[in-house]
Amino acid sequence: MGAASTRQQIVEAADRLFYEQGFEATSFADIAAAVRLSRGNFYYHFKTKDEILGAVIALRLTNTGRMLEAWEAGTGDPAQRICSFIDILVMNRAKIMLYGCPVGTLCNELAKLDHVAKEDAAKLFTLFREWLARQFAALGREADADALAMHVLMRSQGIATLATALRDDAFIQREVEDMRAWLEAQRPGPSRLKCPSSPQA
Amino acid sequence: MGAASTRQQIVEAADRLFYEQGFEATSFADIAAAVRLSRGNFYYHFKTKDEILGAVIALRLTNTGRMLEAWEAGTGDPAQRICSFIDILVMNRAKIMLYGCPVGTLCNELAKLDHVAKEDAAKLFTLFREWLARQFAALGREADADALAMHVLMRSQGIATLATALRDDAFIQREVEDMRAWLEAQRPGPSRLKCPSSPQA
DNA sequence: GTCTATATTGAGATAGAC
DNA sequence: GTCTATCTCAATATAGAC
Repeated sequence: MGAASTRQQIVEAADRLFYEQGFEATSFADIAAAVRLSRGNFYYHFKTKDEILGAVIALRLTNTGRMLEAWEAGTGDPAQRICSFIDILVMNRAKIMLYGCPVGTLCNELAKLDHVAKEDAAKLFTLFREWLARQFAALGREADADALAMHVLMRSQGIATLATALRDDAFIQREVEDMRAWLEAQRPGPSRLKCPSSPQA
Repeated sequence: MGAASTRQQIVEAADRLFYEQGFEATSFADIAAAVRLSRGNFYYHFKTKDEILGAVIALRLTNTGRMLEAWEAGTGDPAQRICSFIDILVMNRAKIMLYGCPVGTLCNELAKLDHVAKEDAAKLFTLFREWLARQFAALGREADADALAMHVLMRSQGIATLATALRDDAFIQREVEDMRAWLEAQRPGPSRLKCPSSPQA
């Protein structure tokens, strides 16, 4: 595909800047400069900052949905699919140590601003939550699939926040290992002993 | 003690507003109005916003230190002390669902702003980290005390972030219960089996 | 130590030419 | 669809009276 439309370029630039600088700290001028557009022309495409935010959240929902589909196409094993989710902590650790989790930090910021779009941003979590719950259900944990999904999300968010604050690469690796071990222990079965999630020293 | 000094009132109001609205979104006028002070007079006490932020972080470090001392005075059992930490998630859950964790959200915001004070804010985590590690060491887990401390912090941050985004009271209760069970399983001893941290449905 | 008045900057947002 | 020029408003920050 050739050059993206101006509108799409704006949304992608805003997506990146909202992640790296935060929503409030990013000005129209910042986004306009990023796509080499005059501020005046900018308003032709988006009337308000909230409109851009809505487009950014919609873009993230679309991209996330595609990513989840790709993970599902990648393997038939639900545990492997959940591992794909866990792996993004390691793959994106450089950016996470700088800017945190794109979903968690946006939701936190919008919550403090009491922004109208805070519920929409939370849908990103819901998307992951329901996908993870489906994988746990497929793993044979229908009864507590949602709680397990939330547990995985909880750990990911905690790892991201602490990694950002303390810039500790080894901490991410250790906790991801621990989460993978925990995940293996979640496979149900009579002969299997559920085992500890205590982190390794 | 009688009326607090104007300076102290300012710092306490800023502490609250930075938590509820965020650092960037809180203006001098907001803080001045909260302590019923004119903006002009405000500058007599603090020259820049960063100066207030520094005072707020210092206040939080002092208050946190006092809280940790109180928990240590409250019980001699290290596991009980760690439980005091875990309990704040339940006690403060109403505020957490609105504004998140004061430490985690501040660190996240300052990281995105690439603010000079971001390292100072992270010292709040270090304070908890070292205190928790001392408790785990006293519990007989000298070898992995720091990793266990980080694990507790990680879970707390994850719970806070998800609780804010999804406003789920039951989720907090469930994960806190799970963390307490995990903590009990961390007590070392030959006859004790370390047990699962899988959340209850 | 507190006030009013004001300077200055940068943001969101609009009008109208090309 | 893109530009320059401009408006409005809120925020940081200062000056100087009381």
